Amino acid sequence: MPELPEVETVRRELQSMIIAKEVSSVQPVWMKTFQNQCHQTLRGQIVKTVARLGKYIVLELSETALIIHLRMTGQLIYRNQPHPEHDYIRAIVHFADGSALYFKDIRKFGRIYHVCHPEDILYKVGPDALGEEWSLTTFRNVLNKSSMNIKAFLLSQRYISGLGNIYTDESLYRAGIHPKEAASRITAEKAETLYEAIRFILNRAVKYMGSTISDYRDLNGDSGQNQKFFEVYKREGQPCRRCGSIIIKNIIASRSTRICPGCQTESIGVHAS
DNA sequence: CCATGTACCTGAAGGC
DNA sequence: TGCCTTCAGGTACATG
Repeated sequence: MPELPEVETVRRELQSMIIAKEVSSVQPVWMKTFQNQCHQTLRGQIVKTVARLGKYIVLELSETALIIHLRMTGQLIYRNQPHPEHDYIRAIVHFADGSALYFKDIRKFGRIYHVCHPEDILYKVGPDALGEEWSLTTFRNVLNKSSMNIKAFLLSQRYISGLGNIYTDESLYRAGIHPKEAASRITAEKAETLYEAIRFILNRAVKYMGSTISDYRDLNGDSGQNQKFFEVYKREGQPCRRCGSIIIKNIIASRSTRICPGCQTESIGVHAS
């Protein structure tokens, strides 16, 4: 569900609410949700920073770290008072002042990891798509070395982190690149177009506090507003606003993929199946 | 290494 | 109304 813009929206709100708070415990509700991979005690630790890498939220504590991934339907709810009214609560982070962070997650895919060092989880995650580390130069270098198709490449989280199914399709549309295009065949010029498209799409989505399809809500329970800018996502059967072609949907990289057949053409010799 | 399928889960939506 | 199938903002893992 949430991709980088939704996670960043949650991170910012979380930061304003739980920074410098003292953790008293984490209460597991659904056992798989909370994964304790560090034997040091959580009790008494202070929340130092609320950071993010790709779709991971990183709570750096005095000695250890809590790393949260919302996966498809995860949602965080912060309350000063205990509140039993919500269904689907899978874990609760309790603070010493009596407030708590509730992890709500209908599909139970989300996770909270307690680790001694953030790298224990994040070692396999590539540079953040809105971070300084991810430059056009590094993008071009890894693109040319990959033999994946560009959609799978952008979704992998290994080369760039934060893009999911929506923003990958929106970025490829904006750049005029077909999702089956081989990463290595993207020219230096096209790579720059794609780089700028990704930054533009993600920055705008952060500005509008993410996109809400059905489940996503921020910490206040509010929906995002970015969905009104979708050009291809969920627009199959409707005309492209740029060229008028009908947006199509098919499966690429095992995911539903929306394409404008007029704006996103495949290279010669590359075929959809 | 890469593409594809399956598993993990639940609920909403569409077809009949 | 009800039953059945398909699909969903993600990722890990197994199989060709």
